[in-house]
Amino acid sequence: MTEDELRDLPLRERKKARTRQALIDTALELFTERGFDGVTLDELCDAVEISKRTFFRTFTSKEDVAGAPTHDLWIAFLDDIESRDPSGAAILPFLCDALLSVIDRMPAEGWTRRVLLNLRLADKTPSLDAHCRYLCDLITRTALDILSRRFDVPPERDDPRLRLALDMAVAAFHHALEGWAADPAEPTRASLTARIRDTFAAVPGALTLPLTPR
Amino acid sequence: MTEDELRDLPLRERKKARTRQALIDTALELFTERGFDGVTLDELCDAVEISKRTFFRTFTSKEDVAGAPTHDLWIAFLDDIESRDPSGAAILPFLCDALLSVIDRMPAEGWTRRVLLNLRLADKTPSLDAHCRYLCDLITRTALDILSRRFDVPPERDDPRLRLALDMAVAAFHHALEGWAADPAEPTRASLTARIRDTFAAVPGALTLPLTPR
DNA sequence: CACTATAACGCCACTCAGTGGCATAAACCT
DNA sequence: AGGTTTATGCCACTGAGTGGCGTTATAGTG
Repeated sequence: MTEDELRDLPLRERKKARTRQALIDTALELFTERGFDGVTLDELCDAVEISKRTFFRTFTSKEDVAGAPTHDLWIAFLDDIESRDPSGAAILPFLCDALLSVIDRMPAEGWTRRVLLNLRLADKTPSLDAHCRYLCDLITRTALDILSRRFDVPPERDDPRLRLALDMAVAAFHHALEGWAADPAEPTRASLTARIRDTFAAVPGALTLPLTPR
Repeated sequence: MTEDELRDLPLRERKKARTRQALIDTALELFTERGFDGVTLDELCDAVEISKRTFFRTFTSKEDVAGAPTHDLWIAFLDDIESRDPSGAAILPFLCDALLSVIDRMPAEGWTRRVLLNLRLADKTPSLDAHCRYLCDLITRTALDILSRRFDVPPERDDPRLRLALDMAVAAFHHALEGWAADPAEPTRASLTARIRDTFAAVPGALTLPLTPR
Protein backbone atom coordinates (compact mmCIF):
# COMPACT_ATOMS: atom_id res chain seq x y z
CA MET A 1 0.00 0.00 0.00
CA THR A 2 1.70 3.20 -1.21
CA GLU A 3 1.00 6.71 0.14
CA ASP A 4 -0.78 7.52 -3.14
CA GLU A 5 -3.28 4.69 -2.97
CA LEU A 6 -3.79 5.67 0.61
CA ARG A 7 -5.16 9.16 -0.04
CA ASP A 8 -8.47 8.11 -1.48
CA LEU A 9 -9.39 5.95 1.49
CA PRO A 10 -11.58 7.16 4.34
CA LEU A 11 -9.65 8.63 7.24
CA ARG A 12 -10.35 5.62 9.44
CA GLU A 13 -8.93 3.19 6.90
CA ARG A 14 -5.95 5.42 6.30
CA LYS A 15 -5.01 5.37 9.98
CA LYS A 16 -5.41 1.59 10.14
CA ALA A 17 -3.16 1.11 7.13
CA ARG A 18 -0.52 3.42 8.60
CA THR A 19 -0.56 1.63 11.94
CA ARG A 20 -0.24 -1.68 10.15
CA GLN A 21 2.74 -0.47 8.15
CA ALA A 22 4.39 1.04 11.23
CA LEU A 23 3.96 -2.29 13.03
CA ILE A 24 5.54 -4.22 10.17
CA ASP A 25 8.51 -1.87 9.83
CA THR A 26 9.18 -1.56 13.54
CA ALA A 27 8.76 -5.30 14.07
CA LEU A 28 11.21 -6.17 11.29
CA GLU A 29 13.81 -3.76 12.65
CA LEU A 30 13.45 -4.89 16.26
CA PHE A 31 13.38 -8.59 15.42
CA THR A 32 16.40 -8.26 13.16
CA GLU A 33 18.32 -6.36 15.82
CA ARG A 34 17.55 -8.48 18.87
CA GLY A 35 16.09 -11.68 17.45
CA PHE A 36 12.46 -12.73 17.11
CA ASP A 37 12.33 -14.20 20.61
CA GLY A 38 14.34 -11.34 22.06
CA VAL A 39 11.50 -8.87 21.54
CA THR A 40 8.23 -9.14 23.44
CA LEU A 41 4.94 -8.00 21.99
CA ASP A 42 4.65 -5.46 24.77
CA GLU A 43 7.91 -3.87 23.66
CA LEU A 44 6.81 -3.79 20.04
CA CYS A 45 3.47 -2.25 20.98
CA ASP A 46 5.20 0.33 23.16
CA ALA A 47 7.47 1.32 20.28
CA VAL A 48 4.49 1.86 17.97
CA GLU A 49 2.37 3.38 20.77
CA ILE A 50 -0.38 0.86 20.38
CA SER A 51 -2.12 -1.37 22.90
CA LYS A 52 -1.51 -5.10 22.65
CA ARG A 53 -5.24 -5.51 22.09
CA THR A 54 -5.00 -3.40 18.95
CA PHE A 55 -2.06 -5.43 17.70
CA PHE A 56 -4.24 -8.53 17.69
CA ARG A 57 -6.95 -6.71 15.76
CA THR A 58 -4.39 -6.17 12.96
CA PHE A 59 -2.38 -9.41 13.06
CA THR A 60 -3.27 -12.89 14.22
CA SER A 61 0.03 -13.59 15.97
CA LYS A 62 3.55 -12.37 16.59
CA GLU A 63 4.68 -14.44 13.61
CA ASP A 64 2.03 -12.87 11.43
CA VAL A 65 3.52 -9.38 11.54
CA ALA A 66 7.00 -10.59 10.57
CA GLY A 67 5.56 -12.65 7.73
CA ALA A 68 3.42 -9.84 6.35
CA PRO A 69 5.73 -8.82 3.47
CA THR A 70 5.71 -12.22 1.79
CA HIS A 71 2.06 -12.67 2.65
CA ASP A 72 1.22 -9.43 0.88
CA LEU A 73 3.15 -10.70 -2.11
CA TRP A 74 1.05 -13.85 -2.22
CA ILE A 75 -2.17 -11.87 -1.97
CA ALA A 76 -1.09 -9.80 -4.96
CA PHE A 77 -0.27 -13.05 -6.76
CA LEU A 78 -3.82 -14.32 -6.20
CA ASP A 79 -5.19 -11.07 -7.51
CA ASP A 80 -3.02 -11.37 -10.62
CA ILE A 81 -3.97 -14.92 -11.62
CA GLU A 82 -7.61 -13.97 -11.20
CA SER A 83 -7.42 -12.11 -14.51
CA ARG A 84 -4.14 -12.96 -16.27
CA ASP A 85 -4.38 -14.03 -19.91
CA PRO A 86 -2.97 -17.58 -20.39
CA SER A 87 -2.40 -16.94 -24.11
CA GLY A 88 -2.06 -20.62 -24.88
CA ALA A 89 0.86 -21.21 -22.54
CA ALA A 90 1.20 -24.21 -20.26
CA ILE A 91 0.64 -23.79 -16.57
CA LEU A 92 4.23 -23.36 -15.40
CA PRO A 93 5.19 -20.39 -17.61
CA PHE A 94 1.81 -18.88 -16.76
CA LEU A 95 2.55 -19.00 -13.04
CA CYS A 96 6.12 -17.81 -13.56
CA ASP A 97 4.91 -14.78 -15.51
CA ALA A 98 2.37 -14.01 -12.81
CA LEU A 99 5.07 -14.00 -10.15
CA LEU A 100 7.44 -11.84 -12.17
CA SER A 101 4.70 -9.37 -12.93
CA VAL A 102 3.57 -9.16 -9.31
CA ILE A 103 7.10 -8.53 -8.07
CA ASP A 104 7.45 -5.82 -10.65
CA ARG A 105 4.38 -4.02 -9.36
CA MET A 106 5.30 -4.05 -5.67
CA PRO A 107 5.85 -0.65 -4.00
CA ALA A 108 9.20 0.85 -4.95
CA GLU A 109 10.03 2.32 -1.56
CA GLY A 110 11.60 -0.16 0.86
CA TRP A 111 9.84 -3.22 -0.48
CA THR A 112 13.02 -5.16 -1.16
CA ARG A 113 14.34 -4.53 2.30
CA ARG A 114 11.13 -5.63 4.00
CA VAL A 115 10.95 -8.92 2.11
CA LEU A 116 14.61 -9.51 2.73
CA LEU A 117 14.30 -9.02 6.49
CA ASN A 118 11.21 -11.20 6.53
CA LEU A 119 13.04 -14.02 4.73
CA ARG A 120 16.19 -13.81 6.81
CA LEU A 121 14.17 -13.83 10.02
CA ALA A 122 12.14 -16.82 8.85
CA ASP A 123 15.36 -18.61 8.07
CA LYS A 124 16.48 -18.61 11.69
CA THR A 125 13.15 -18.60 13.52
CA PRO A 126 11.36 -21.96 13.37
CA SER A 127 7.95 -20.70 14.47
CA LEU A 128 8.06 -17.94 11.87
CA ASP A 129 9.17 -20.34 9.18
CA ALA A 130 6.31 -22.66 10.09
CA HIS A 131 3.81 -19.82 9.95
CA CYS A 132 5.00 -18.66 6.52
CA ARG A 133 4.72 -22.16 5.14
CA TYR A 134 1.21 -22.43 6.49
CA LEU A 135 0.15 -19.14 4.91
CA CYS A 136 1.75 -20.21 1.66
CA ASP A 137 -0.30 -23.37 1.68
CA LEU A 138 -3.52 -21.43 2.22
CA ILE A 139 -2.58 -19.35 -0.81
CA THR A 140 -1.92 -22.46 -2.88
CA ARG A 141 -5.38 -23.78 -2.09
CA THR A 142 -7.01 -20.51 -3.03
CA ALA A 143 -4.98 -20.37 -6.24
CA LEU A 144 -6.18 -23.88 -7.02
CA ASP A 145 -9.77 -22.70 -6.65
CA ILE A 146 -9.23 -19.69 -8.86
CA LEU A 147 -7.52 -21.63 -11.63
CA SER A 148 -9.96 -24.52 -11.66
CA ARG A 149 -12.80 -21.99 -11.86
CA ARG A 150 -11.23 -20.02 -14.70
CA PHE A 151 -9.81 -22.87 -16.75
CA ASP A 152 -11.02 -26.14 -18.13
CA VAL A 153 -9.14 -28.68 -16.03
CA PRO A 154 -10.33 -31.90 -14.36
CA PRO A 155 -11.19 -31.57 -10.62
CA GLU A 156 -8.43 -32.39 -8.14
CA ARG A 157 -9.97 -35.64 -6.92
CA ASP A 158 -9.66 -37.12 -10.42
CA ASP A 159 -6.46 -35.47 -11.57
CA PRO A 160 -3.70 -34.10 -9.34
CA ARG A 161 -1.85 -32.32 -12.16
CA LEU A 162 -3.02 -28.77 -11.46
CA ARG A 163 -2.27 -29.16 -7.80
CA LEU A 164 1.16 -30.62 -8.50
CA ALA A 165 1.99 -27.87 -10.97
CA LEU A 166 1.12 -25.23 -8.37
CA ASP A 167 3.27 -26.95 -5.78
CA MET A 168 6.17 -27.03 -8.22
CA ALA A 169 5.83 -23.33 -8.92
CA VAL A 170 5.81 -22.63 -5.20
CA ALA A 171 8.87 -24.82 -4.73
CA ALA A 172 10.71 -23.05 -7.54
CA PHE A 173 9.76 -19.67 -6.15
CA HIS A 174 10.90 -20.62 -2.66
CA HIS A 175 14.20 -21.84 -3.94
CA ALA A 176 14.71 -18.58 -5.81
CA LEU A 177 13.81 -16.51 -2.74
CA GLU A 178 16.12 -18.51 -0.53
CA GLY A 179 19.14 -18.12 -2.76
CA TRP A 180 18.31 -14.47 -3.23
CA ALA A 181 18.01 -13.71 0.48
CA ALA A 182 21.29 -15.49 1.17
CA ASP A 183 23.14 -13.64 -1.59
CA PRO A 184 26.12 -11.81 -0.05
CA ALA A 185 25.89 -9.20 -2.83
CA GLU A 186 23.13 -6.66 -2.27
CA PRO A 187 19.93 -8.41 -3.47
CA THR A 188 17.90 -6.31 -5.88
CA ARG A 189 14.57 -6.73 -7.58
CA ALA A 190 16.34 -7.54 -10.83
CA SER A 191 18.52 -10.23 -9.30
CA LEU A 192 15.39 -11.80 -7.82
CA THR A 193 13.53 -11.98 -11.12
CA ALA A 194 16.62 -13.46 -12.76
CA ARG A 195 16.76 -16.19 -10.14
CA ILE A 196 13.07 -16.93 -10.58
CA ARG A 197 13.47 -17.34 -14.32
CA ASP A 198 16.47 -19.65 -13.86
CA THR A 199 14.78 -21.84 -11.28
CA PHE A 200 11.60 -22.25 -13.30
CA ALA A 201 13.74 -23.17 -16.31
CA ALA A 202 15.37 -25.93 -14.27
CA VAL A 203 12.10 -27.62 -13.33
CA PRO A 204 11.69 -29.99 -16.30
CA GLY A 205 15.24 -31.26 -15.92
CA ALA A 206 14.67 -32.06 -12.26
CA LEU A 207 12.33 -34.93 -13.10
CA THR A 208 14.94 -36.91 -14.92
CA LEU A 209 18.00 -36.14 -12.81
CA PRO A 210 20.01 -39.39 -12.82
CA LEU A 211 21.51 -40.77 -9.63
CA THR A 212 25.02 -42.08 -10.08
CA PRO A 213 26.86 -43.08 -6.90
CA ARG A 214 30.00 -41.12 -6.12
CA MET B 1 8.77 -48.82 17.72
CA THR B 2 7.20 -52.27 18.18
CA GLU B 3 7.09 -54.21 21.45
CA ASP B 4 9.63 -56.65 19.98
CA GLU B 5 12.27 -54.07 19.20
CA LEU B 6 11.62 -52.68 22.63
CA ARG B 7 12.72 -55.74 24.57
CA ASP B 8 16.41 -55.49 23.88
CA LEU B 9 16.67 -51.94 25.14
CA PRO B 10 17.80 -51.04 28.65
CA LEU B 11 14.95 -50.64 31.09
CA ARG B 12 15.34 -46.87 31.15
CA GLU B 13 14.96 -46.54 27.40
CA ARG B 14 12.05 -48.94 27.40
CA LYS B 15 10.13 -46.79 29.87
CA LYS B 16 10.84 -43.64 27.91
CA ALA B 17 9.60 -45.24 24.71
CA ARG B 18 6.44 -46.46 26.42
CA THR B 19 5.71 -43.05 27.92
CA ARG B 20 6.25 -41.48 24.53
CA GLN B 21 3.86 -43.90 22.87
CA ALA B 22 1.26 -43.43 25.59
CA LEU B 23 1.49 -39.67 25.13
CA ILE B 24 0.99 -39.97 21.37
CA ASP B 25 -1.96 -42.33 21.63
CA THR B 26 -3.70 -40.45 24.41
CA ALA B 27 -3.09 -37.09 22.75
CA LEU B 28 -4.51 -38.27 19.43
CA GLU B 29 -7.61 -39.64 21.11
CA LEU B 30 -8.22 -36.57 23.28
CA PHE B 31 -7.53 -34.08 20.48
CA THR B 32 -9.79 -35.97 18.09
CA GLU B 33 -12.56 -36.11 20.66
CA ARG B 34 -12.51 -32.53 21.95
CA GLY B 35 -10.38 -30.67 19.43
CA PHE B 36 -6.72 -29.70 19.63
CA ASP B 37 -7.46 -26.44 21.44
CA GLY B 38 -10.08 -28.07 23.62
CA VAL B 39 -7.47 -30.08 25.51
CA THR B 40 -4.87 -28.45 27.75
CA LEU B 41 -1.44 -29.92 28.27
CA ASP B 42 -2.23 -30.30 31.95
CA GLU B 43 -5.18 -32.52 31.09
CA LEU B 44 -3.09 -34.61 28.73
CA CYS B 45 -0.34 -34.99 31.32
CA ASP B 46 -2.87 -35.93 33.97
CA ALA B 47 -4.30 -38.63 31.70
CA VAL B 48 -0.86 -40.17 31.14
CA GLU B 49 0.19 -39.54 34.77
CA ILE B 50 3.20 -37.49 33.80
CA SER B 51 4.36 -34.07 34.90
CA LYS B 52 4.22 -31.27 32.35
CA ARG B 53 7.96 -30.92 32.76
CA THR B 54 8.42 -34.49 31.55
CA PHE B 55 6.19 -33.88 28.58
CA PHE B 56 8.58 -31.18 27.38
CA ARG B 57 11.54 -33.51 27.75
CA THR B 58 9.85 -35.85 25.24
CA PHE B 59 8.24 -33.37 22.84
CA THR B 60 9.10 -29.82 21.94
CA SER B 61 5.52 -28.52 21.87
CA LYS B 62 1.86 -29.44 22.03
CA GLU B 63 1.86 -29.63 18.23
CA ASP B 64 4.84 -31.95 18.30
CA VAL B 65 3.06 -34.83 19.98
CA ALA B 66 0.15 -34.73 17.53
CA GLY B 67 2.55 -34.63 14.58
CA ALA B 68 4.71 -37.50 15.82
CA PRO B 69 3.25 -40.22 13.58
CA THR B 70 4.10 -38.48 10.32
CA HIS B 71 7.37 -37.26 11.78
CA ASP B 72 8.35 -40.84 12.59
CA LEU B 73 7.53 -41.76 9.02
CA TRP B 74 9.88 -39.08 7.72
CA ILE B 75 12.66 -40.22 10.01
CA ALA B 76 12.31 -43.74 8.65
CA PHE B 77 12.41 -42.27 5.16
CA LEU B 78 15.73 -40.57 5.87
CA ASP B 79 17.09 -43.82 7.19
CA ASP B 80 15.98 -45.61 4.04
CA ILE B 81 17.53 -43.27 1.49
CA GLU B 82 20.78 -43.44 3.43
CA SER B 83 21.40 -46.88 1.97
CA ARG B 84 18.87 -47.54 -0.81
CA ASP B 85 20.26 -48.81 -4.10
CA PRO B 86 19.43 -46.39 -6.95
CA SER B 87 19.89 -49.15 -9.55
CA GLY B 88 20.16 -46.69 -12.40
CA ALA B 89 16.78 -45.12 -11.84
CA ALA B 90 16.07 -41.38 -12.00
CA ILE B 91 15.47 -39.49 -8.79
CA LEU B 92 11.69 -39.51 -8.72
CA PRO B 93 11.14 -43.29 -8.93
CA PHE B 94 13.95 -43.66 -6.41
CA LEU B 95 12.14 -41.46 -3.90
CA CYS B 96 8.80 -43.07 -4.63
CA ASP B 97 10.23 -46.53 -3.98
CA ALA B 98 11.77 -45.30 -0.75
CA LEU B 99 8.40 -44.01 0.48
CA LEU B 100 6.54 -47.16 -0.48
CA SER B 101 9.13 -49.33 1.20
CA VAL B 102 9.09 -47.26 4.37
CA ILE B 103 5.32 -47.39 4.63
CA ASP B 104 5.49 -51.11 4.18
CA ARG B 105 7.85 -51.50 7.13
CA MET B 106 5.87 -49.39 9.62
CA PRO B 107 4.49 -51.20 12.68
CA ALA B 108 1.43 -53.29 11.86
CA GLU B 109 -0.51 -52.53 15.03
CA GLY B 110 -2.46 -49.27 14.96
CA TRP B 111 -0.07 -47.42 12.67
CA THR B 112 -2.71 -46.59 10.08
CA ARG B 113 -5.04 -45.17 12.68
CA ARG B 114 -2.37 -42.97 14.25
CA VAL B 115 -1.30 -41.44 10.96
CA LEU B 116 -4.93 -40.96 10.00
CA LEU B 117 -5.77 -39.12 13.21
CA ASN B 118 -2.62 -37.03 12.87
CA LEU B 119 -3.55 -36.01 9.32
CA ARG B 120 -7.17 -35.24 10.10
CA LEU B 121 -6.19 -33.14 13.09
CA ALA B 122 -3.62 -31.24 11.06
CA ASP B 123 -6.26 -30.58 8.47
CA LYS B 124 -8.39 -28.55 10.86
CA THR B 125 -5.75 -27.16 13.24
CA PRO B 126 -3.67 -24.36 11.68
CA SER B 127 -0.87 -24.42 14.25
CA LEU B 128 -0.50 -28.18 13.86
CA ASP B 129 -0.53 -27.93 10.10
CA ALA B 130 2.16 -25.26 10.26
CA HIS B 131 4.29 -27.39 12.57
CA CYS B 132 4.05 -30.46 10.33
CA ARG B 133 5.06 -28.43 7.29
CA TYR B 134 8.03 -27.09 9.18
CA LEU B 135 9.17 -30.55 10.23
CA CYS B 136 8.70 -31.76 6.70
CA ASP B 137 10.97 -29.02 5.46
CA LEU B 138 13.68 -29.95 7.95
CA ILE B 139 13.48 -33.48 6.61
CA THR B 140 13.76 -32.28 3.04
CA ARG B 141 16.95 -30.41 3.88
CA THR B 142 18.45 -33.43 5.57
CA ALA B 143 17.45 -35.62 2.63
CA LEU B 144 19.17 -33.15 0.35
CA ASP B 145 22.35 -33.51 2.38
CA ILE B 146 22.19 -37.29 2.32
CA LEU B 147 21.58 -37.52 -1.41
CA SER B 148 24.19 -34.98 -2.42
CA ARG B 149 26.68 -36.85 -0.24
CA ARG B 150 25.83 -40.25 -1.68
CA PHE B 151 25.37 -39.30 -5.32
CA ASP B 152 27.28 -37.38 -7.92
CA VAL B 153 25.12 -34.27 -8.38
CA PRO B 154 26.08 -30.60 -8.66
CA PRO B 155 25.75 -28.58 -5.39
CA GLU B 156 22.48 -26.72 -4.81
CA ARG B 157 23.90 -23.27 -5.36
CA ASP B 158 24.77 -24.15 -8.96
CA ASP B 159 21.92 -26.46 -9.81
CA PRO B 160 18.52 -26.55 -8.14
CA ARG B 161 17.39 -29.80 -9.75
CA LEU B 162 17.97 -32.13 -6.81
CA ARG B 163 16.23 -29.74 -4.50
CA LEU B 164 13.29 -29.31 -6.88
CA ALA B 165 12.97 -33.05 -7.38
CA LEU B 166 12.77 -33.57 -3.63
CA ASP B 167 10.12 -30.88 -3.32
CA MET B 168 8.10 -32.53 -6.06
CA ALA B 169 8.28 -35.87 -4.32
CA VAL B 170 7.12 -34.25 -1.10
CA ALA B 171 4.28 -32.51 -2.92
CA ALA B 172 3.18 -35.76 -4.55
CA PHE B 173 3.35 -37.57 -1.24
CA HIS B 174 1.33 -34.88 0.51
CA HIS B 175 -1.32 -34.97 -2.16
CA ALA B 176 -1.57 -38.72 -1.80
CA LEU B 177 -1.83 -38.51 1.99
CA GLU B 178 -4.48 -35.81 1.82
CA GLY B 179 -6.74 -37.71 -0.53
CA TRP B 180 -6.19 -40.86 1.49
CA ALA B 181 -7.06 -39.24 4.83
CA ALA B 182 -10.21 -37.73 3.34
CA ASP B 183 -11.33 -41.01 1.80
CA PRO B 184 -14.81 -41.88 3.15
CA ALA B 185 -14.01 -45.58 2.64
CA GLU B 186 -11.80 -47.04 5.37
CA PRO B 187 -8.24 -46.02 4.39
CA THR B 188 -5.82 -48.93 4.40
CA ARG B 189 -2.12 -49.26 3.87
CA ALA B 190 -2.75 -50.72 0.41
CA SER B 191 -4.99 -47.85 -0.66
CA LEU B 192 -2.31 -45.41 0.46
CA THR B 193 0.45 -47.04 -1.56
CA ALA B 194 -1.85 -47.12 -4.58
CA ARG B 195 -2.49 -43.39 -4.25
CA ILE B 196 1.23 -42.69 -3.93
CA ARG B 197 2.00 -44.62 -7.11
CA ASP B 198 -0.76 -42.79 -8.99
CA THR B 199 0.30 -39.35 -7.86
CA PHE B 200 3.95 -39.90 -8.68
CA ALA B 201 2.91 -41.15 -12.11
CA ALA B 202 1.02 -37.90 -12.69
CA VAL B 203 4.02 -35.66 -11.99
CA PRO B 204 5.53 -35.48 -15.52
CA GLY B 205 2.17 -34.58 -17.01
CA ALA B 206 1.72 -31.73 -14.56
CA LEU B 207 4.48 -29.68 -16.19
CA THR B 208 2.70 -29.42 -19.50
CA LEU B 209 -0.90 -29.10 -18.36
CA PRO B 210 -2.48 -26.69 -20.88
CA LEU B 211 -4.73 -23.85 -19.72
CA THR B 212 -7.81 -23.43 -21.87
CA PRO B 213 -10.39 -20.92 -20.60
CA ARG B 214 -13.81 -22.34 -19.80
C1' DC C 1 -23.11 22.56 12.84
C1' DA C 2 -24.77 19.57 16.23
C1' DC C 3 -26.23 14.73 17.24
C1' DT C 4 -26.50 9.98 16.94
C1' DA C 5 -24.65 5.64 15.37
C1' DT C 6 -20.69 2.86 14.60
C1' DA C 7 -16.57 1.39 14.55
C1' DA C 8 -11.86 1.24 16.63
C1' DC C 9 -9.16 1.61 20.72
C1' DG C 10 -7.24 1.12 25.57
C1' DC C 11 -7.30 -1.16 29.78
C1' DC C 12 -7.70 -5.11 32.88
C1' DA C 13 -7.94 -9.60 34.22
C1' DC C 14 -7.41 -14.19 32.82
C1' DT C 15 -5.84 -18.79 30.55
C1' DC C 16 -2.43 -21.58 29.05
C1' DA C 17 2.04 -22.95 26.59
C1' DG C 18 6.61 -23.26 27.60
C1' DT C 19 11.14 -22.69 30.66
C1' DG C 20 14.63 -22.64 34.53
C1' DG C 21 16.11 -24.38 38.88
C1' DC C 22 16.54 -27.59 42.22
C1' DA C 23 15.34 -31.52 45.11
C1' DT C 24 14.06 -36.45 44.62
C1' DA C 25 13.93 -40.97 42.86
C1' DA C 26 14.92 -44.50 39.78
C1' DA C 27 18.17 -47.13 36.90
C1' DC C 28 22.93 -48.26 35.91
C1' DC C 29 27.62 -49.96 37.01
C1' DT C 30 31.13 -52.64 39.58
C1' DA D 1 25.32 -52.82 48.51
C1' DG D 2 27.15 -48.11 47.36
C1' DG D 3 28.09 -44.46 44.56
C1' DT D 4 27.14 -42.37 40.02
C1' DT D 5 24.31 -40.98 36.40
C1' DT D 6 20.09 -39.77 34.44
C1' DA D 7 15.17 -39.07 34.45
C1' DT D 8 11.37 -37.10 37.02
C1' DG D 9 8.40 -33.98 39.89
C1' DC D 10 7.44 -29.64 41.74
C1' DC D 11 7.24 -24.64 41.88
C1' DA D 12 7.56 -20.23 40.37
C1' DC D 13 7.84 -17.39 36.42
C1' DT D 14 7.54 -15.22 31.55
C1' DG D 15 5.03 -14.10 27.65
C1' DA D 16 1.42 -14.96 23.91
C1' DG D 17 -3.16 -14.59 23.08
C1' DT D 18 -8.41 -13.68 24.47
C1' DG D 19 -12.84 -11.77 26.44
C1' DG D 20 -15.28 -7.98 28.28
C1' DC D 21 -16.33 -3.36 28.75
C1' DG D 22 -15.91 1.57 29.12
C1' DT D 23 -14.02 5.44 26.23
C1' DT D 24 -12.73 7.91 22.18
C1' DA D 25 -12.72 9.05 17.38
C1' DT D 26 -14.85 8.84 12.81
C1' DA D 27 -19.00 8.53 9.73
C1' DG D 28 -23.44 9.64 8.45
C1' DT D 29 -27.68 12.59 8.94
C1' DG D 30 -31.00 16.58 9.61
